[in-house]
Amino acid sequence: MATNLDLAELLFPEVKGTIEELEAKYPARNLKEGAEVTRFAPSPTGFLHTGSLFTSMISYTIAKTTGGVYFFRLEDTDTKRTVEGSGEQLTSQLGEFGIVADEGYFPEGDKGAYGPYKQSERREIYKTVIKELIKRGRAYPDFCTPEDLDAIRKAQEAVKALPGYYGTWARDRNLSVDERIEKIKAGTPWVIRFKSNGDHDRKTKFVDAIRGEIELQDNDTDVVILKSDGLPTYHFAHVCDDHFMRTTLITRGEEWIPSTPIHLDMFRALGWEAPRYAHIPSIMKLDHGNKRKLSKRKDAEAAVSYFLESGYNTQAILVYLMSIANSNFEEWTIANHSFDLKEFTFSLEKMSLDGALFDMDKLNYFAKEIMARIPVEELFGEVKTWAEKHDAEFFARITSDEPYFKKILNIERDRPNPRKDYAKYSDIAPLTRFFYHEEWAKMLADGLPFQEKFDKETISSFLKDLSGKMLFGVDEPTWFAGLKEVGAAHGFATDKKAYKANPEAFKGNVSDFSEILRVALTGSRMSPNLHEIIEILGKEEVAKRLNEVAEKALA
RNA sequence: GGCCCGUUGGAGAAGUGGCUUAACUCACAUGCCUUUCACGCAUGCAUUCACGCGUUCGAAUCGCGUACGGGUCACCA
Repeated sequence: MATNLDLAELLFPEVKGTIEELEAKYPARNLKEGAEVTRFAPSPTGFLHTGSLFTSMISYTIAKTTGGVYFFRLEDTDTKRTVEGSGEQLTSQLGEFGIVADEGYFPEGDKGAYGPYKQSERREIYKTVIKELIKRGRAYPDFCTPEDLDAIRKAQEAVKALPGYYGTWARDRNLSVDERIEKIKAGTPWVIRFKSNGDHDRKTKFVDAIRGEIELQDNDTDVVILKSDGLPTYHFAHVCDDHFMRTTLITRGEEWIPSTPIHLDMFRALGWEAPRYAHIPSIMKLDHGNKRKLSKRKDAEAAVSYFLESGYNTQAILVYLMSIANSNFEEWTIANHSFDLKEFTFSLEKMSLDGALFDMDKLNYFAKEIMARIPVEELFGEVKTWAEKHDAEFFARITSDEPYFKKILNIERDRPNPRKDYAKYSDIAPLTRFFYHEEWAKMLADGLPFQEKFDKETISSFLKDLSGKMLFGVDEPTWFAGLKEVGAAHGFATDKKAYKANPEAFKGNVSDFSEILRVALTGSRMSPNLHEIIEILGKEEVAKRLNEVAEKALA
C-alpha cells in the first residue's frame, strides 16, 4: 500500500531539498534585543496605493527606530493581475519618499541574504515545504474543478451551512493515498490544500500589536496553498516567506484580520514560531454619507502617483500620513518646531483603531507649512524637477531665467511667518505667471479686473503719471509714501481716517489706488506684497506695463 | 447570513473610574492687524462622549444589550 511518502515523490519528484536545509540557509538574524524585522510586500499591479504608502511608512519607521531591518518583497503570485514594470515603479515611487529597503527586490537585482525576494522565484522553497507537509499528512492534492467547488458552495447555501472547504464538505480530504495516486497518474488536474485540524467551535487568540487581544474562530478550512499554476497562494507564501525571511512584525491591512487564524494554523502545523501582527486600519473616504475604503477605481487620491503628479512635496505627504498614524505627532511637531519624521518616536499602541477619513484640507495645511519653510534654493530644485516631468511650459518659463524665478519664489519668505500660498508645485505656475511679460500681455488682452467704480480717465492718468514717478531701490515705507503722493495728486485719500471722515471729498481710498496699481501690474485684485513685486519686475517693465494699461484703458 | 473589528465635534483625535466646566490640530465663523491676498493674533464652534440598561458614592472610561459603520468568508492579494 502506498504511503504519503510515495505521494509526495509522485507530486514533486524534482524537489530534493529539505526544510532543515532551508533553516540553515536562512538562519535567525543576529539583531539586538527589540530590533524588529518588518517588510512591505505589495503585489505588482502597477499602482502604489495611498494605503500601501501608509503601511510601508509605518513598517519602515519601526525597523529604523528599533535598529532592525526593513525589506521589500514582491508578491507576484497572481499572474493574471501582474503588470509588467510594476516592481520598478513601486520601488522608484517609494524611493521618492525616502522609503528605501535595506534588502529585498530591486529592479537592478536582489539585495540581501534572505532572497529571492520575488515570490515567483521562490517556487523551489514553497515546494520543499509543501512536499514535507504532504509527507507528514498535513497537505494533500485536491482534484475539485471550479464547477465542483461551485456545487459544494450551492449545497452549503441550500442547507444554510457555512461556506468553505472544510470537514465533510472537503470532498477530497479523506481520499486514500492510493486513490490520490491513481487520479494523479490519470492526469487529473490538482491543487494542494493544507489539511487543517482546527475546530470551528474553538477559538484562537492572538495579540495584535495595535488592537490588543483578538479572539477569532479557529480555522478549520483546508485552504489552497499551491495553485494549479504551481504558485502558492498568499496564505502559504506569507507563512513560508516571513518565516524564512525572519520577519518579526507583520504590518498589513486590517482586512487580513479574519484570515489570521489560517496563518496561525499553518505556523502551528509547521512547528514554527509565528511573528507578531500589526493590522493597520485602512484610509477611508466619505461617499454619499458613508465611509468606505479609498478605492483605486473611484478615487484619484488612492493613487500615490496623483500626489506626485500634482506636485505635493513628498515629506508633506508623509507628515500628513504620520499625523493620522499617531495623532500626537502633530503636537510633537508644534512643540519641537520640526517636521522631521526621523526625530519622532512612532508607536503602534498610539494608533487609532478605525480608519481615518482622508482629509485633503489637512494635507494642504501641512504641505503649505512645509513648503513655506523649505530654503529657496532647495525649493527651486524641487519645483524644477517636478516641472521638467509634468509641466513643460512652466519648465521652459522658469529655466529661461532661473535667478528671476528664484526671486519670485522667495517673495515674503525670509521671515518668521512666511507666506503660505502654495500647497503643491502645480499651484505655483498660475500664481506667478503675471511676472512674465508674455503671460501678462495675455491677461491684459483678456481684460483686467478693474472695479466699475473707477472711471477710465482716472485709471489712465493715474497709471500714466505713476509710470514716471514710481520709486525704485528704496525701502518700502519710502516707496509707499511716493505712491501716496501720486495718488493724492489724482484725488485719492492718503489717509484712511481722512477718507472715512469725508468720503465724498475723494475719488477713493488708499486701498483703491493701490488696487488700481495691483490690477495693472498683476492682472488680479489679490497679490503678494506690491513693493516686492515692482522690485522684481524692475523699473523698465513696470513703466512699460503702466503705460500699456493706461493706453488701453482709454481705447 | 456567520464571524471579526470599530463608534468622543464637520475632519484627525487626547482621554484607561474622581485632576474634564472633554486637551490639541485642521476646517469653518467673527474680529484685530493691514495698500489686496496670504501670514499672524484673538474669540467662537461637543452641557456631552451612538443609544438603552446595569455596576459604583462617582462612568466618555467597567459590563450587558441594541443600533450604526467597516472588514471578511476565492486556485486575489
